[in-house]
Amino acid sequence: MDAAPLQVIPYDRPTLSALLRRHGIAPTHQRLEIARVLFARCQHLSAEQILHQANERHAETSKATVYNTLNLFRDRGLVREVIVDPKRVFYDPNTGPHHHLYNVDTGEITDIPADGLRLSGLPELPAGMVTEGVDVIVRVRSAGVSGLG
Amino acid sequence: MDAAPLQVIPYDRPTLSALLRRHGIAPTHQRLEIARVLFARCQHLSAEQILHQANERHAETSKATVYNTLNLFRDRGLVREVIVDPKRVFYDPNTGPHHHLYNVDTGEITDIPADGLRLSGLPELPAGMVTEGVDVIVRVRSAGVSGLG
DNA sequence: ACAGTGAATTAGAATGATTCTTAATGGACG
DNA sequence: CGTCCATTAAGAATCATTCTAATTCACTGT
Repeated sequence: MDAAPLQVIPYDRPTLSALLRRHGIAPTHQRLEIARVLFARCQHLSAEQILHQANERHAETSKATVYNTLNLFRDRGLVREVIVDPKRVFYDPNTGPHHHLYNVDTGEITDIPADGLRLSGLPELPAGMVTEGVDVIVRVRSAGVSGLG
Repeated sequence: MDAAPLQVIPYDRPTLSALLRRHGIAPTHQRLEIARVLFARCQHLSAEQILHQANERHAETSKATVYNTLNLFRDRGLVREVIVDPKRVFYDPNTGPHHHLYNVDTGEITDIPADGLRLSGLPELPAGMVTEGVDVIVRVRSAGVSGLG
């Protein structure tokens, strides 16, 4: 059901507009700005970071709108939530199948491409259950840094 | 008032005491109570649930102590945090290698044994990085329930 | 028993991410 | 222009978690 993987596409205003429309989202000024922040570089950004970057040029997007918009984008499958840090949610513009490397020291998140990673032996699901997705999170830390005494 | 638990309790007071000591934790009254809640049934409980269950018989453990103790248990490797829900952290008394099935509708968490599940093709880590752990989270929902419109 | 000591506990305030409420704004269209 | 509905927004509310600062506890040596 997913559209083609979205990589290395120059996201100008009209392209973003079409992208939103394709997902059933009316392309308002604020939404385009948030989409631009998300898709410009394919990073993993928190709501706060998105708010900040969206308002770098002109402050024109409120915190409430950032949260509303991110939830809307998530519901429409435009972005994916990354749950690795209990403190905050990150948003990932890459909705294709892939996984994540999480540096618990720095908070840095890196993509792990899904091809090449094989996962087998998953148990059968209970009746009436449908898989929504499988997240693999590799937690790493800088060598030599230890949380133990 | 029927305190008689319905399941086999492998952990009586002296056993829990020894367990804490083995992990370098002084076995205080509150810590033993929290450990009992965690290990009695091997569930995945939030801090709030643990607070509630610890005070069911006799209120003697504060919210602050529950959080302090869970962080201590986590640091000493007695329990593991399960990060699947952005709203709250769950604590898992099973520290052995295993993974999780997360029902996004009900919030229910189920263990997936690690044996039988094979994961291969993980990319090399960047230099100076050490793997802390690999979490596999299978997100499921009840069939027929759709979050999309 | 009893004071001394450091660790453990605690009530409540503070923090911070996210959501909610409610009012203002804006654009499309007759 | 004015209506209508969606969108935006300011700030309050919520809620999990952490922090602060004081109190209590468990032990020790006497």
